Amino acid sequence: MAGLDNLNEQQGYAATYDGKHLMVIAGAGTGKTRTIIARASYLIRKGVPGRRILILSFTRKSSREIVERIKSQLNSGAVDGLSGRTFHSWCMDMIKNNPTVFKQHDYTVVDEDDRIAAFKLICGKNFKDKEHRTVKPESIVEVYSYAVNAMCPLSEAMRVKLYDNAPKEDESAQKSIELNKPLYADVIKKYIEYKLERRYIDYDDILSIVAKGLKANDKARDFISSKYDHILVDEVQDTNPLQYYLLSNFYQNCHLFCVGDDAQSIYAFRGADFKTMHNFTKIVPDSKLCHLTKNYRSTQPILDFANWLLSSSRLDYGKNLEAIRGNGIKPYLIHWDSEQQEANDIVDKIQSSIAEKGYSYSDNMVLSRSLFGLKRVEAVCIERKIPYVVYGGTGLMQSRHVRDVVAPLRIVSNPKDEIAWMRFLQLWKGIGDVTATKVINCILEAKDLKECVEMLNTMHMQKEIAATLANIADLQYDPATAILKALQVMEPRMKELYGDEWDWRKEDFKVLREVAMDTGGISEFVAEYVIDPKLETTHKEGEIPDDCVILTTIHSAKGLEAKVCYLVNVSTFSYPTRRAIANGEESVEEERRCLYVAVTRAKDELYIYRDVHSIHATGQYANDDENMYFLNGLPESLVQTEVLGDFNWTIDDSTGYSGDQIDDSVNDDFDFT
DNA sequence: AGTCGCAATATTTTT
DNA sequence: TATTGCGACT
Repeated sequence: MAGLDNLNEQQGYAATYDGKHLMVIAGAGTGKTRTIIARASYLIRKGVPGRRILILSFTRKSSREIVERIKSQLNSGAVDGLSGRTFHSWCMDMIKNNPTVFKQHDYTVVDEDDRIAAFKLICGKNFKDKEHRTVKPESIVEVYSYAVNAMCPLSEAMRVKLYDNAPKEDESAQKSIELNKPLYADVIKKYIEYKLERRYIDYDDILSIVAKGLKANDKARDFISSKYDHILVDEVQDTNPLQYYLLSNFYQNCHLFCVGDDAQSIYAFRGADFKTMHNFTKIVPDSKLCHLTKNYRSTQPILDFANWLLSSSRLDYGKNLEAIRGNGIKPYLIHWDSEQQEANDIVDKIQSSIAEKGYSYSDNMVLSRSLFGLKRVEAVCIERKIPYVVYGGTGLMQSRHVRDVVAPLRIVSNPKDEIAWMRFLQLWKGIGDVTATKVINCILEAKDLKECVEMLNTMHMQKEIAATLANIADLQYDPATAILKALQVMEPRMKELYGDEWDWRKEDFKVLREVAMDTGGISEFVAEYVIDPKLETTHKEGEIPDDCVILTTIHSAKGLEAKVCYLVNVSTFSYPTRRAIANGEESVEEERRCLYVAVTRAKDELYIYRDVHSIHATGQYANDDENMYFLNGLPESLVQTEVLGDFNWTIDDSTGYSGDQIDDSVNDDFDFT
């Protein structure tokens, strides 16, 4: 069978598995995606109709890519209806198609910022806990969201999110948690009621409504789960308890095929627990486990580094990647004295990879732990006119100016959308939160939009407010035009608000309108953008050229690869971060896996950058404890070292700035046994 | 009292 | 870059 020919034995076993459920534990670069694709192709050739196969992936982009590749491989009508979704978009569909089952009619989907806005409304200003500490709405959202996704008790979520993952035997933390728990419980209860009253659904509700709805309703479960024969789940290591719970509704009627790498699990902060992969056969009846171990992506020296990184953990990841491709160039460890040097050198190397090796821009990928860390490299790219894209961070739909314009659309679609009113009213000059609240209190009494507009006029509010709404009142089902019409009235104010920035911000609305064009109405459009705020659609993404350097956060780099990879700032207190160290070993391990993900993206060349000062710092912390800095104890033989500029250092030099620090730090400060 | 505008400041990670 | 805090202005 074509399509299976290129698979190795392990991949072939997985792709053609005929039992019920299978968990494939696959190391980095071992052909996860290829195996999923082969699996789907195999099933379709065997006669399973495409529409009875569901592929769940982490982002829309990757799920779309997988489906496209299958289609191009098979090229037949049998593929029709094959769908690739994210958990969220899949659940949204189920809710949309079965409103009665899930008891959801006329809902508005609210996003992260709306959720925070809602908590702000509920808590009021200056909300304090029982110990008189100010509580930010953001942290309540964190706690609540974690509790829902990890399906854990509130106190557990508080421990993880508010008390830096304090150990359970920490009595003062436990006391504080118990003391404040009722307060949090109360606020969260109010929020849940608030949502119910206004028919709001938030991000987590999308999953939870479906998971619980199916669990509680046997008939619905049978009906919906019998639509599929096979569910293929990609990147399963980042699946959280709520998602597993959702999937459990499908154990009986469907075959589950999960693929993931436990060592690449980097979403614990969202409740994911990679250990579930290992317990799969215990949790899921009729299931088996198998492994993919042969790496096709990288050369051996790169994998040696990756292997060393995992082996220096106290946890046994049991990974030892072997390169099919054999030997290659050793990773470079490059020391800089300033971030500017680092950025310049990266771009230098990118340019010479093109000039000397004939590589293209897109063969180069710059990886950073945080979005912020990419800023300098980005600046140098702009300076030298290098084309680039940035992956990660907040999407277009979350940007301020877009939300400003979407707010009136939301009001038109649901005049009782308090959060949208709040945002829209405060946009105008002279209206702050106090006035806005007052106005909203009146307006929520109104019967419909027309009455709202009348009320606004009698309250002698700025005429633009009513004008904007009147302008788009009839465009419920034409969001693209609504954006245009709203903008007509709002533009002067936006100009005033954003000043020079308005020129480039304005451009975003072109893309926005294109996306809106494809949706049937405002509420659909809003729901769509909450699930997919990055606009990972087939639409053109601004003016991004085809061939460009990729700047990405490690979290967004999942599944990506490039010939040359540059890791920014792999310095002390970045890997792991200070915060992770404070959070304890579990967080530190997550950071290690982050670095592992980054390293294993590289096919041919890997450049690891770090602050020269990191070297001195090693002596400072607990005798080369790898949990304080991952590159502690790195065998010299694994890398080639370079120094930028004329910075003068030697590894043995413990004079100068590091001297007094070493004196102060009695090494038994850290007792990590 | 409420809102504005500037300055300071701090940045994990995201469906 | 986006939010927050503070002093000043209406």
